[in-house]
Amino acid sequence: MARHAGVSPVTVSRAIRHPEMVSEELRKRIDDAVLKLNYIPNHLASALASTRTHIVGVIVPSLTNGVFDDYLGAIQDVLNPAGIQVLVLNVRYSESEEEKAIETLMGYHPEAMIVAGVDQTERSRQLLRNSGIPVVQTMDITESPIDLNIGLNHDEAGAAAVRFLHAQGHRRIAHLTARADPRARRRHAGYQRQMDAFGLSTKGLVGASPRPSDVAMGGELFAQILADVPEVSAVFTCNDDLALGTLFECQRRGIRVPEDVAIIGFNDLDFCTAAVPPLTSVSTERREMGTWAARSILELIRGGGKRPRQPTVDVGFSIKARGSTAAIETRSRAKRPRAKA
Amino acid sequence: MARHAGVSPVTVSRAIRHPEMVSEELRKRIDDAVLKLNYIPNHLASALASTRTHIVGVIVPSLTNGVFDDYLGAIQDVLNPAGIQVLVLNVRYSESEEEKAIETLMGYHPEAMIVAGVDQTERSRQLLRNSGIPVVQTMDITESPIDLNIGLNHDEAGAAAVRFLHAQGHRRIAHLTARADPRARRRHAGYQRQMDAFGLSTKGLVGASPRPSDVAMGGELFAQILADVPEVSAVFTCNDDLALGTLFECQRRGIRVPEDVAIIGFNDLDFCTAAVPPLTSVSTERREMGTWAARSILELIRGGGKRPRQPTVDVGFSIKARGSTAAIETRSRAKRPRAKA
DNA sequence: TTGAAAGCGATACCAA
DNA sequence: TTGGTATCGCTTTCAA
Repeated sequence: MARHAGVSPVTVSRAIRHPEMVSEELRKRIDDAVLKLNYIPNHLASALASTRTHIVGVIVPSLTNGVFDDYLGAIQDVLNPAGIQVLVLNVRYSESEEEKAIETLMGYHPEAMIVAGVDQTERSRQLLRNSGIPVVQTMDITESPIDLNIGLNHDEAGAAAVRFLHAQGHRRIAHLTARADPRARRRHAGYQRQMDAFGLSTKGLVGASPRPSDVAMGGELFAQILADVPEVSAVFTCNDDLALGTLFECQRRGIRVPEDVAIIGFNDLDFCTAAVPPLTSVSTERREMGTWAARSILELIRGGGKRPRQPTVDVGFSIKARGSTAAIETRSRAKRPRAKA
Repeated sequence: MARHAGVSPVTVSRAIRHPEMVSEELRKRIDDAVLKLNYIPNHLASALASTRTHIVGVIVPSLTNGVFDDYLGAIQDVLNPAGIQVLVLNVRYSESEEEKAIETLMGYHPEAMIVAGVDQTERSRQLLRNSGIPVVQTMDITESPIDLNIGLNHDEAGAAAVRFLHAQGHRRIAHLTARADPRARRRHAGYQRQMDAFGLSTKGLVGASPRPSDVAMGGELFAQILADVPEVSAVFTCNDDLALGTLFECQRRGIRVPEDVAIIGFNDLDFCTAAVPPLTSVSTERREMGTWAARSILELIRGGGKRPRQPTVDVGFSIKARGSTAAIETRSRAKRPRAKA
């Protein structure tokens, strides 16, 4: 490349990274050669020499549901324009895959890391801390973050869902939960805590599956609950897929929503508003978490290190009340049609 | 690291890459140092020196829907165990983002590339071809692949959906399509071609939106069709999200599915079987495409170059007939209840 | 404004 | 089995 343009390698490097430092003539000569040769600088060599890799590592537990799409998009929207590449590794809700992924990413010497959740293994935490680079834990909050932390209190969110239903007059409140990732587990704990606080029994009202969730599972889990506790009047699901599956199961059996059974999901994915009736859901600020994580990192990388005043940010959550839930007073509980399974 | 274990850098390298070439004693000494120092080899330096980057670049047009999740999973399941890292870039259905993504990935000197679709820009094709590495185009098929190609004929799939509905007695067949990515456009073309071949008019029966699709859009587009052609008897949507939205819109209006309106989607995502009624959909072999792409690459990288007998593989598609479609004879078309919008 | 020299952290090749 | 040496392609530093 350098010889093709008749200049030294140093000048090529400068013409590309700092065009203003090169005379117009040489710059032009180099630009031409770049085009002619389809020259793309070797990122590995560049990163090795400069110790600036322009890489930020991001670990997500899943890509299946719409949950991490907004989040990743937000991160990219901040980082890419700043010339930073985001390396995304999907660890499929596995701690050991996460450990491996962190090791792998460290081999690329990222300038910062963004990880989902606060439940990394001890080794993962150690690797992240030892790296000396900024680390952001998202989606959840903790007393003892590795470095920066933005998320929400899932225990509190689970409890809030129960309070919401309780305020509408519900007492037999079920909870459905799939593959128990730590955050779903906390939502479950919040549900249990609040039910206990209300003095309500959860016997036969909790449906759990070890498999990754999908819409069909929502129906299956709810069917079990119905078999155990036919009087169930409301369902809180650990995510929207299960809520949709529950809604379908109700349609299948001729159970009216919200008159006979109320449903509240979690995440507020786009299909919630489209469903019939629209699904009430606990909405979380996924884009905001991604944006904040990326911006914080950018400041730290550029600004040379002034950390945010507080390491942990709680972005909270909000309940989007829609047609799948309603105050129990308006319900005619008397006749509940019960179709065949 | 080397000095900490009291050996030369070369030996460290060997102890890690080819442990059998190093004496037990030194290996142990090095292993200890690795653990103590949390040593992770610098991938950039290693790749630069060995010209083996162990990277395969993958470009996907979206992560929003469940479509690319299986596919990516399949690719990783083949490549990761072989010690290859998959770098995934999401280009959000943008040709220019795709060009940039390819340039970026080339800077990492991947050993192969997997791209979705066959509609890359001229520059993208040029970059891929010039790279000299194996390239697999997936999801669609073409007469003139860059290198290897596995996919299905989307035009034919669109036509097949129409034939399926036609065979059931439908004549007023609508088509809904969102953000027109090239494959959706081909499905649309196939729909049009087949409708023409049947001598059926599509006037007022095509609903299109430039925005990325979501469930709600399905309802909106179908509502428009209903306004224009109230006699519409079947709907073929370019993806399952729109199909679900259409189903919800029918529920909202008291239109019976499949008695009054039949619905067929595309992709056969998991929620299709859970819906009420279950959604008929055109099923595609996403995992198989990912697996084939990854395996082919592995052979080429390892085996030193014996290309598959044929560069292009057509994995086809299949129509999963479910409750949202039914032969029109069984329908009581007379009374179609029509609720308020 | 340009270039020469040194080096980033590993690996390939050859010698001991 | 082990290590010295050159090198991968680029950037940094310093001198011209």
